[in-house]
Amino acid sequence: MPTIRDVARQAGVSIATVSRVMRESEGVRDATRVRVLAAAAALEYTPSQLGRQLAERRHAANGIVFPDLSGPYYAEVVLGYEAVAAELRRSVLILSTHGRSDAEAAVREMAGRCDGLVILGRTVSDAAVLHLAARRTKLVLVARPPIGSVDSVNAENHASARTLTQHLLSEGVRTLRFVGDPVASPDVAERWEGVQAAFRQAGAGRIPELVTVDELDEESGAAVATAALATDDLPDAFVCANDELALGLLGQLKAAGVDVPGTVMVTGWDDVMAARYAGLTTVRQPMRQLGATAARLLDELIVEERTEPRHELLQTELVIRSSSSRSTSPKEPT
Amino acid sequence: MPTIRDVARQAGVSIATVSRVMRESEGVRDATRVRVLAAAAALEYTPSQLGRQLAERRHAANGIVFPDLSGPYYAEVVLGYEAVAAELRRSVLILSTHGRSDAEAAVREMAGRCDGLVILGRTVSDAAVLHLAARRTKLVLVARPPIGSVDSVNAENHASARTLTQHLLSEGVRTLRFVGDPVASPDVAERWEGVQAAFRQAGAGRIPELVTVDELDEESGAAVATAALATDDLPDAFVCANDELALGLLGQLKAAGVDVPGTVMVTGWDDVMAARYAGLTTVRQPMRQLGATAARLLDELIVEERTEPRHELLQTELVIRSSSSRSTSPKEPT
DNA sequence: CCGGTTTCTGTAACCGGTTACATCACTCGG
DNA sequence: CCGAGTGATGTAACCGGTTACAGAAACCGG
Repeated sequence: MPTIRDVARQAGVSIATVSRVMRESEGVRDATRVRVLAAAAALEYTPSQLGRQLAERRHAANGIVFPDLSGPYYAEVVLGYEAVAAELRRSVLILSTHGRSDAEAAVREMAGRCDGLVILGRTVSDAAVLHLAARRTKLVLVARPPIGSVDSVNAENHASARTLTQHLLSEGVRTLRFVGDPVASPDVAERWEGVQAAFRQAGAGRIPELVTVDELDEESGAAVATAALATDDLPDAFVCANDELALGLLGQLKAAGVDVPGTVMVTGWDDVMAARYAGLTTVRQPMRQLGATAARLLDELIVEERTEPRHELLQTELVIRSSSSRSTSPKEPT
Repeated sequence: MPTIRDVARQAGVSIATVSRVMRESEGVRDATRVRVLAAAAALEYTPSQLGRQLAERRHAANGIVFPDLSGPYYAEVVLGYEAVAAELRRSVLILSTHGRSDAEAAVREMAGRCDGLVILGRTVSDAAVLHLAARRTKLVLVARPPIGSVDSVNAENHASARTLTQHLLSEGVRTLRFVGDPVASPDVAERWEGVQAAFRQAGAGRIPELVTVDELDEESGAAVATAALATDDLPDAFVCANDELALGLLGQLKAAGVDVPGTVMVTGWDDVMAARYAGLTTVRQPMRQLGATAARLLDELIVEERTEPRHELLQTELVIRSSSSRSTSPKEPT
């Protein structure tokens, strides 16, 4: 690999001049520029990013930490983030914490490799976040409530949950069971809050019940359905914390011959692709936009050295499908 | 940010000793080690990754280039890749080329930031790949046929397509229409080849037809269905190059009241989550394993300086569902 | 042709680590 | 008590760029 000194020798100039030419800075005579460019081309010289970064004391790279990429949710957020980061000419480092025991060490290591990072959801502890913040790491939290004066980007949960619940009440639902773990995720907690608030507001129906699950996946959803069927204890509606849960639950109910939405209604959250095919009512989140917004906030922190924190709240959209609506035909014709 | 020199001063030793302690190398007296560690802790010193990387002349990072993360396919591959990379203690840089005009420049820039990279699919031109290879960039291609002596990892396509087609023939299919663009993607080309081979081998039925589409998405699939319905020109089976196409096509057919699989059968490729809910027959690819294998090959190239190229071919699995099978009930009970 | 600008180029210090080699202290057998 | 051998530590040269500052060259009006 040729270095800047090789090019300088070849072109008969100093390394400073080569640097100026490569960086396209002002104040180099055309004749000199041409000589340097010719030498660089002849040697197939590419400036070392490492040398540059060290001298400029910046990485021109951002990190993003997420639990997993298997569901569509985080993949979309990462994608939205990457698109904006690329536009801002920054590389993107990724780190998945799923099932990794040394997650916090990995995050610290990553913090040393970039100018700032975005943390999605509950991937690292509050203590770790505060520790990073104390060390002046530029941080943006996504899908996680603000901690200290760290920037955050979230999708609206409470009002969306209220709207969803009002829709169910208007469809005649009187008993509702919420599926998810409000303790494990702040997003889920807000959704559960919203459901309860809608019931209080309507002053009608029994109070909603809560079923906690360990994982927000299809298997857990199916297990909830099986348990309810075994004790013949079905509510009018299951409101699930995400689509995977809802899809698992829905599949199990249909397999048991339960009429959805006739006997029971089911709703999810996120609007994943499969939700459309399953006719699942859900709340659509602006996933890409979450990532894009995070990227812009982070860039502000790095470039403009903004100090007062910002907190963005993005709006969601209720998507009503056959799993919760008697007016829609419960099933498309074959 | 404290540097190694600050720590050295604080501990009353030279920077070489601090470096030795931080790198946990041999030959430092216990008493000295303790003094240095105390100083490092007091100053909250973290070695700069940049300085380290420059001195060691390695990045300890790998890149991965993909077209998009929106479908489940690439997201899963990236995830499998990241998991293994983390295990090998390497950071992961990502680059999405989707709709980016300066993709090749971005890839070159990324090559300068890591020790090697993985390229998924048709994201950059053959010329660009060869150019990188000529510059000794460590490369692994995924979902793309080998170029020169560059490593590659692919899922089996030809035999899987033959098996799928044989299944359809055994279900009584005589006219088959393949949907996809064999020119745009080598994977698709191999699948189309396999379909034709199965027909030749069976010596039965009419030769399969080909419908090319621009994008492998739901919209294109729906358009193919609409066109076929308009001219009342339905084959016995549509074999689609991926699940998105098949889902779009299937949705349109069902909306028009066509009996699937009674009148027409439909198959996809990839086994995305929605395929299960749509009852779509498909070919499951070991997506995570593709990424994981690529990560290991790349590590070999970097660490062991292997020179003879390796080409891995991973097996797939035919998943038969109601969209192609009269023996399975075409629709679960409501 | 000269002095004062202006424009270009070179020197050298720096960014923050690693490591070959020199040096020094200490141990130990003869 | 000395010299060899061993182990711990320091010195200084790197890795490959950027950039402040100094100095040289070109330009320009008088």
